[in-house]
Amino acid sequence: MIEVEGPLGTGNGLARKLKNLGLDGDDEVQALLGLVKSRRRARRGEDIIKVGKSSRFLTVLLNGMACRYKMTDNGRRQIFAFHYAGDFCDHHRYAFAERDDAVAALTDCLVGVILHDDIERLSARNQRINLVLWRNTMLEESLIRERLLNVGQRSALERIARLLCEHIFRLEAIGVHDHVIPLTQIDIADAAGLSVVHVNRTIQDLRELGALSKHSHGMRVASRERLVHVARFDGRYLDMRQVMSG
Amino acid sequence: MIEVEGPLGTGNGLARKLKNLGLDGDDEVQALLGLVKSRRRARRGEDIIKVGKSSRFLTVLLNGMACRYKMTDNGRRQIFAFHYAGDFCDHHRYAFAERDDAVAALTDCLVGVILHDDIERLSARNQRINLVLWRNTMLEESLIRERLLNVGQRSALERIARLLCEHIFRLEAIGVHDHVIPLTQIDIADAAGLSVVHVNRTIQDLRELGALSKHSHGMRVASRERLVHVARFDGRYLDMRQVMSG
DNA sequence: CGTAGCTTTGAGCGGCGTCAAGAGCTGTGG
DNA sequence: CCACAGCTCTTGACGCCGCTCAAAGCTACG
Repeated sequence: MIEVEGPLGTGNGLARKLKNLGLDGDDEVQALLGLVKSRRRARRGEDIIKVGKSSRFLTVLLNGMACRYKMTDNGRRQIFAFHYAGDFCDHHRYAFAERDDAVAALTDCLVGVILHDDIERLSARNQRINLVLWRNTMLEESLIRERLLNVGQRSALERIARLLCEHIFRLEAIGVHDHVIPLTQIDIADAAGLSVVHVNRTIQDLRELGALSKHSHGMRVASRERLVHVARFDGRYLDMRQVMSG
Repeated sequence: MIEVEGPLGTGNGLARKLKNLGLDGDDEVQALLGLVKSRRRARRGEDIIKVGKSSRFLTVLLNGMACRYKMTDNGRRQIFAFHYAGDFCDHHRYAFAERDDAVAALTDCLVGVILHDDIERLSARNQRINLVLWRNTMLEESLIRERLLNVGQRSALERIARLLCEHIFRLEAIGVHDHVIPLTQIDIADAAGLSVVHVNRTIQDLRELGALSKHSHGMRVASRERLVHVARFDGRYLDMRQVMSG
């Protein structure tokens, strides 16, 4: 049904994500998957969602990795969130026309589209779908809050280590086990609120600590355990099965 | 209908907020207001929502000012959001059991409660109410994103100035025009991701710049204009009438 | 009138930013 | 297949913004 395979998703990310959000009926999952229209590709660096556009559809990331960001007046970029296969890129624009943020492809991506109208028709009939959409929104908000807490309160080392942990854990949640991290140090700097130079030095520290592989040019996790330890990372806030209610 | 009057809200904050979110029918507003049960007071410093509790109701702040926050393992506090009369304190827990954040009263507060069941019954009948709830969630997320951007990318002076601008503008949106800011420097530090000492020094800079009144002990805005200028603040992201769609 | 919480001040220092330049990859076109 | 251009990564020097520690004033309130 979905044509692309790659290291960042085997095409079933959306189905997996829906199940993680508690949509366990195969028929319901299929109903939602069936709404996905008009797939298209986006190349690394390209904007998937552009500033200023409002829309009447949800954009689903089917494959690859993307980030939601906003530019400041003085030309700096803050990355708010990362997106993986199965994520909705513009759920935060539902019923609300955000004007000044955007979503960029961090790797080559495949995206699909679901019309707001279609999803509303479906969720009017099926309350569980509605619930899943709420949960998804709440989960995204909690990820952003977690990032705010990191940026506001933690040291560079811990911030970056946590960023990487979140990456690993979220990929695992959709069934991807890959120790290569396709982020540039620039991306990390913009997400962590640090300068590139300092990110570089901190990554070298993480290599020294045995958390990352010593190969330059490109990051790969050497020891998941050590990384988690350095980060003092507690992945529970990502575990949707534990945080659901209602 | 609501018994308390005070500088931080004249009791109709919720009605005003609902209208700002696009619920312009008086009957619809009244229907929602009618769901508010069991008012209670919270004294300054007290937790309105405690860590770890999940709930089957929305908590509405009817009067006063509160903040959503989370403690880190090493005892620091990050404030995610401020709440004013009319705000839902735990909308982010709807369909999603957050465990480790809390809401504290920053001034003496009056809070009410709306059962999830009641609101679902109402919004099943009235699609516009559902839409307003979505908008409210999206608006809150956008405020948190804005805070993340500030903490990640801006200097202490701009961060604090913007915090104060947001305060002024949000109060004005519910009809309160008051130049006294009831936050402690500790609160500001925890929201801005700065130390109290540095916040103190930065506030003195704002006083020097004529943005804040020179009276120590307690903050009051001396010149709204100058404050906005120092902050390079563009309040449009708060203006719900411009950002709504659908 | 004493105590608790908030604000202010001072001294010293270190984490992280900025500037600048060079090295290593990757892709693209001739 | 090479050359060059454009990213990304790395390294060094230097300095400032903001942190920590510590102590003393203020205010409010019981």
